[in-house]
Amino acid sequence: MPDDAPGESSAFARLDPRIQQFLWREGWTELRAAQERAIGPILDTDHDVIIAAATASGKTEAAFLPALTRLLHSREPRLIIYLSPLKALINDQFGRLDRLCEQLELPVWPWHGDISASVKQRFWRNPHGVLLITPESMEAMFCNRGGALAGALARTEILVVDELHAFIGSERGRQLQSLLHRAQALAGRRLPRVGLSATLGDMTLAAEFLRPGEAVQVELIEERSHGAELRVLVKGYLEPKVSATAVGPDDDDEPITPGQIAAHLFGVLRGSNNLVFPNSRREVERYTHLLREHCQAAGIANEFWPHHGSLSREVREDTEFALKRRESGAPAATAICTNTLELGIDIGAVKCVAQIGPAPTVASLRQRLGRSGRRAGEPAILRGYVNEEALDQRSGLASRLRLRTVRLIAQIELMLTGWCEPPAPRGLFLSTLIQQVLSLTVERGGVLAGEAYALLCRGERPAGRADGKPVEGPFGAVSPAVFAKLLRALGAREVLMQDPSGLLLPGRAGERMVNHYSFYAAFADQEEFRVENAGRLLGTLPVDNLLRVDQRILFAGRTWRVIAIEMERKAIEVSAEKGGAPPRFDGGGGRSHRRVHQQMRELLAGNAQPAYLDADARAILAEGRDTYRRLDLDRQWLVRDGSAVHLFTWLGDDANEALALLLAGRGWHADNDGLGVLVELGARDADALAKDVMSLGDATAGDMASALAQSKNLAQSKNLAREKWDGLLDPELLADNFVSRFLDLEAARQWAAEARAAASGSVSSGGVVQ
DNA sequence: GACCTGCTGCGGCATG
Repeated sequence: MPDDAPGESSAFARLDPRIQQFLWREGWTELRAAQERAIGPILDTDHDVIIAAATASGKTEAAFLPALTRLLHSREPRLIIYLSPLKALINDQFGRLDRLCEQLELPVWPWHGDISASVKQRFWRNPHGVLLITPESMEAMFCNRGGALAGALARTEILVVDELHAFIGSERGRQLQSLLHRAQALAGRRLPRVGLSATLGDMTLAAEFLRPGEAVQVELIEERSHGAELRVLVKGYLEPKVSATAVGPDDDDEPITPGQIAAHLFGVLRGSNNLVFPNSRREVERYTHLLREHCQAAGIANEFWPHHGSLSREVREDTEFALKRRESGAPAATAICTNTLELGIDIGAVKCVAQIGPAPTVASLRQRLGRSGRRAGEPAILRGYVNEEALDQRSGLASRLRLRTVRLIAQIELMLTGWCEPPAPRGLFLSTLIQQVLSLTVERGGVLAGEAYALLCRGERPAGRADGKPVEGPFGAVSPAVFAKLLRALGAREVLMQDPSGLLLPGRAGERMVNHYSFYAAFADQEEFRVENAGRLLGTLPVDNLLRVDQRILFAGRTWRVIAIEMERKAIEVSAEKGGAPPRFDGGGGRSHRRVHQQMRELLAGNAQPAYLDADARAILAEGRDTYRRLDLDRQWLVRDGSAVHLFTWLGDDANEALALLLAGRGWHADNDGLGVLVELGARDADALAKDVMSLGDATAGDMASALAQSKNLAQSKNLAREKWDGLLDPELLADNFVSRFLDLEAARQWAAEARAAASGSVSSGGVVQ
């Protein structure tokens, strides 16, 4: 096609004329680089494509402009299916797409739980145009409208997945992969997939997620955000210690550093739009309250708005609206939020992002910062705040190493080098496999075990595609033996039954599951344990904490020992534990990657002074380095701390948790504490522990996994069942599933082997320091 | 002491 219009790209010229006209009228002067690059592959080929760029950089248009052109070129009615993790995003996209599609005379169908049944009925009369849908609603279509869905999929041109990175590594992600795979099977032909994603550390892993087993042919279109200048400032704060004698056990003294941080935030944020991330809903409430008080005291209208998952839709929309309306000259607004504002909900540009304490991950920090500096010529601004306790004799190692501050600095350093955590999609995901097998039996009115295995796990490549490799399904890591064991377990629980011809059908319990709308979501509702002491309720604790009897936990500001776990009542009985400061490392929450811990170690071991630290943050870092050197942590990996021992592994959480469980298998009370493993010595000594640790270097990962699965310690951890239908697994499958998903045994073994190699040289004491 | 996400079909009744 000729490119004769000045200032226009040849790619633009390839869009349907009606789309070109719309863009001219909208005042578009040029296409973004990713949009330009996406047009060819999506228009000409059935290749899969990943478009990776920062939030709201026009990724959706990059996918839809060529995809809609394809629709317009077809004489038959055709369909684009767009899958989104959020209802709010579907509503946003509907608003943006509907105006364009009206011009093109193509219907756009928003589809999720809040959309009325009448709209949905109209769609089925003539399924064409653009369908914007959640994975859960798609699952419901497979269950309830198998026949009609097959017709719609036969017309489907392309599958678009938004916020791909938000799916990777979760049950919901595995469900999505299964839905893409089943859609293709139902359509009877290959359906091209387009993933829209934030830039991830390793895009080939995202490609592997989008098209398992065939990642090499996925086209990667990555637009790294550069150009915008980045300004960083990290401020440190010290929380004074209240003297021990002045505090009764139930006193709940308000810390003073949040007030200081809020005062500074008020000074620098008022008058502009910003985002503040304090990491938890409780802290969101705390800072919102403090900042609103500042507005009142200053006699100005409120500029600070909360946003998190426990707030109602209406309250959250108020906040989103306050941020958006700034564009039209309304008063400034700053949202204090959790990661609810990390995904692509449209809130306009913000001036500055404030991070209080370490971020959960480097990837998340990068996502958050991507909201700032979006207007040409404006810098992206990150303001970090960290508070630490003043040190005294009772301070724990985490405080003395200043890990909160060190973690945030390490995250910033890694972000500046361009690194972030790669997605970690490993795991059997047997809970989600249960859902998909059941859903498949309903979709097809019964399915043979072999068919189900071939579709969901691994099957022969159809004739004509004889490259020797089997087709990899979404549950490719599940072996035939594990699948058979799973079917037997489901049969025993009447989730599945087999008719005389061998056809698998829902059993009595399975019928109940699939006939309730709660079946469609792959992830479980948040469950909480009541935490009780002598009949008194202390509060609630999320179930996704690995708990076992005798474990020490920190709760309501005190240290407790778990006495009993009552699964039926969802209650934990604890008794007060005497002893000094709680021996707990404090992270940003969530699971931490090994690279972050290594960066923290490099920071502690080194002398470099990042230019973005204020004087107090520099002093705090210096204290951490002082502790690191006094403990000789460059060489020592085993450090006494009162009656306990810290094993400094500097591994990721998956490996630390594996190591802790392996040591528990040898009779030690061991827990992952972030940077390593905390072990209580009890009657034994540190040399015995060092010997046990080093002996762990011998086992193969396979040996260790089965040993671990058999060990009574794993059975003692009564809440291995963390995924929605884990309760239907027998103990062996449950342990396999848990190990596959949450433990890195090989890294733990390697560390133990290295510790032994190092010790055989110089450290006869096993590296004991006090 | 993280955080987040999602949900059908149908019967019964009232209203236009």
